[in-house]
Amino acid sequence: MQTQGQVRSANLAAALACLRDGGPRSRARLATDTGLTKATVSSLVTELVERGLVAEGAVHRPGSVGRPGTLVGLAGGVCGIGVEVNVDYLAVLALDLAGQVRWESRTALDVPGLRPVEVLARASALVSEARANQAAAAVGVTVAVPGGVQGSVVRTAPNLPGWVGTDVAAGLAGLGLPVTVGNDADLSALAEVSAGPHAGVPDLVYLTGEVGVGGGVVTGGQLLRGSTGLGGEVGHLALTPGDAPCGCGRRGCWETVVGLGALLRAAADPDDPLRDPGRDLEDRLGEVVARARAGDARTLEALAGIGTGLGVGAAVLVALFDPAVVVLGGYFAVVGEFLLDPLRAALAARVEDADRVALSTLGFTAAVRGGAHVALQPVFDNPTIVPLEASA
Amino acid sequence: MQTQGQVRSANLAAALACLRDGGPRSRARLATDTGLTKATVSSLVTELVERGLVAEGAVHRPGSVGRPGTLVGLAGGVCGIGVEVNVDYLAVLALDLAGQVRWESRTALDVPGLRPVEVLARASALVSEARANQAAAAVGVTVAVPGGVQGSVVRTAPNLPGWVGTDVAAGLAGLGLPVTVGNDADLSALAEVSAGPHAGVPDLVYLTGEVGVGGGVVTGGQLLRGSTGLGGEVGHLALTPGDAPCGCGRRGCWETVVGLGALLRAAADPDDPLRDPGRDLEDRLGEVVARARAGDARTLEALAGIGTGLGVGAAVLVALFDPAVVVLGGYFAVVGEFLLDPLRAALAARVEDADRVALSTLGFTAAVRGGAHVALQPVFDNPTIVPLEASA
DNA sequence: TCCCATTCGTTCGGTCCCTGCACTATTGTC
DNA sequence: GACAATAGTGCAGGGACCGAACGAATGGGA
Repeated sequence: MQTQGQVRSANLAAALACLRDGGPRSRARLATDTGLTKATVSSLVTELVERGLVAEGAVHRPGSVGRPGTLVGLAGGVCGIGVEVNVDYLAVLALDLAGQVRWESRTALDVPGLRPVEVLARASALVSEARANQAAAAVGVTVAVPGGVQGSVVRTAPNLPGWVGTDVAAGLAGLGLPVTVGNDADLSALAEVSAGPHAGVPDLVYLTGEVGVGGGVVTGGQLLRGSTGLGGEVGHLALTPGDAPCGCGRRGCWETVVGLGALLRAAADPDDPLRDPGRDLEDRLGEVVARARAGDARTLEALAGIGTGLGVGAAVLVALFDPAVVVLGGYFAVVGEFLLDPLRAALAARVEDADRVALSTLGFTAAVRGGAHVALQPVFDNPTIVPLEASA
Repeated sequence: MQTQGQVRSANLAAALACLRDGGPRSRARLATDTGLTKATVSSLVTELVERGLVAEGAVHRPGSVGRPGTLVGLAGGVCGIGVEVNVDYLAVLALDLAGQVRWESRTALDVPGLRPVEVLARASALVSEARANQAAAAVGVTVAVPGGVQGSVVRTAPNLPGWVGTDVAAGLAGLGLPVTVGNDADLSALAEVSAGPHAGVPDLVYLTGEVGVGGGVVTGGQLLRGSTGLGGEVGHLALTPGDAPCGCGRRGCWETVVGLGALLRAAADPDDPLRDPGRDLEDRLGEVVARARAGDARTLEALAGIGTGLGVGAAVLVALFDPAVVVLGGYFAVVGEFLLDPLRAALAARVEDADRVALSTLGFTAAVRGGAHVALQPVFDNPTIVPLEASA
């Protein structure tokens, strides 16, 4: 904060944040809510409308006497774009300022079979398609990758080993947009606190079950990053002195207990089609759910084992982070109905309040949604970065 | 941020923070460092001097041509006061804005044997003594208590059960100063990042060994609090399926493995004077160190066991929080020379970078120092809360 | 010895933005 | 139909910062 020019930005941001958090309202109401005067708010709203960030809505009938106000609310003039690069697909989602999904696509792609440069070129084309198919101007792109990231460079990627060292932002530089890169679980955690039933919760832990186990932690409204960007990485917690070897070279990591491999090994013999690595993952998960619903004892037992293992680890996370809720995503959410009871039982044996577990409702769009949200963040921080005729 | 009046506060705060973080310098240098103009900085410095927060120092000889500048730096016009209520003592420390300790006292007191009201009256008298014996005007008091706190009310206190429900701020209301209350380990963690070898480290975990084990976690420069203020409470982590019963009613909590009781049980038979609860704790710890230095096998083995247990738990903390350093305080620091090797060995088996462990150098003043630092924080956030003639 | 380049710190006019008040616009109630 | 109540907009005023110009203090060179 240095010049009074930044006062303007700060007040524009305050008004925008107020409209985001509390919904549309009249200028007069906005004035009392922000503590600014009506005159100032009038001027701020005029500028925000000129930048395409805010739009006038219907006339508000307050039911009482006096002149009715004109509602103003967030407009869809600009959007942020989230991209997810995962093992077998690319996903893109465009979210406008008002929180509406403007574009969504998901494309199967054998990512490990291609060079990163080729994958990023494909992703770039998908982003261009998203920009062309809806009116909002894109302000930024955030890419979710299944691994650790420093800056825009992938540092660790257990499931995409060929991507280590890849500068993802450089691969998308052709778009002419700011590109940021993040861990998929971290971005999913941000999606959970920005939309859905846990919107606005400042302390939340997100767990995603994939081949490994990913985690994203939000504390005090901020994503926990740690000194090297590896904070909240729960997959390789050494919780039990178990002997199962892990891909990381050590033994007893949490993901050897609750990862997808552990579930499939417990639920099916090696020659069972469930164990066929060539089959589509969602198909196999669907079959697990079908068997469990049919009451198959072995499947139910395997799921209960995963639930208990989740509870043991979640107990540590609850004790350390004290989140309001632990959200389960990825495959955990798909089979969640069979996990919650044993999970809560294991949790109740170890911590005070075992009731703070929920299943994600965002499904597989969590990471892209979180990415789009992150891409929009600079606009909320400083609305003046959007030019004046964005959607005049 | 709403009015341009707050611009002034923000810029005063920016200048003050700059001087705190980078040391004294000339006005011209401060202008380039803050990005403000010389004219503005001149005005800001004048006001800060009038508030007693900044003082002119020696003339700076830059060695090159040109008029030499006058150094300005943080002054000792105001101080924050930290108070620690613990099982067997009260401690008070006054820290001025420049980071100098202006007053320090520690008084033995049988806290469990008195009513909280009486203890707080005693603490209030000690604070008044501190205010009377040094010139800086006190701006606030922060009280460290060994337990969980919500607002200013003690919620959990394993070692001071009679304090649950006590409103600590109310007990010190007679001072006429803002009073905040915090957990002792949390405040110690803040002390570690505000002074000493780890000053400025944004991601740090502090562990303190007492009867129990306390923890304070700083991530992204912020204290981790969690949704109910219990974040970072490491003592009751369920790490091992051990059978040792814990005071919390469960089994296998970390503090049953590495707490002071575990050390003494492992190091001495029940009739050993070390196990005499009537003896002073520091005496007993001194004897442990003496025996270890003399090469006593049983003592060394017990300490190695504690070190290994610490490493097992620290591995979880390192994996989740990814701190730049884990600082050991309390009794861990006293016997630290015998803990570090087994601790690092256990850590190295579980995480990548096992070298981020250090012993606290602040000793038993960590909590009060952290408290005083917290008490000063509002001044750095908004220097205008200090009246204009603080030390005219 | 004297002058000048260089750097520090202050003074002064200008600009931007918020504030407070006055004023118009619009609606419901008596 | 008059009045009260609420919404939104113009206008003068003031506070804070910026840029430029100026005096102050020092070292170096002729």
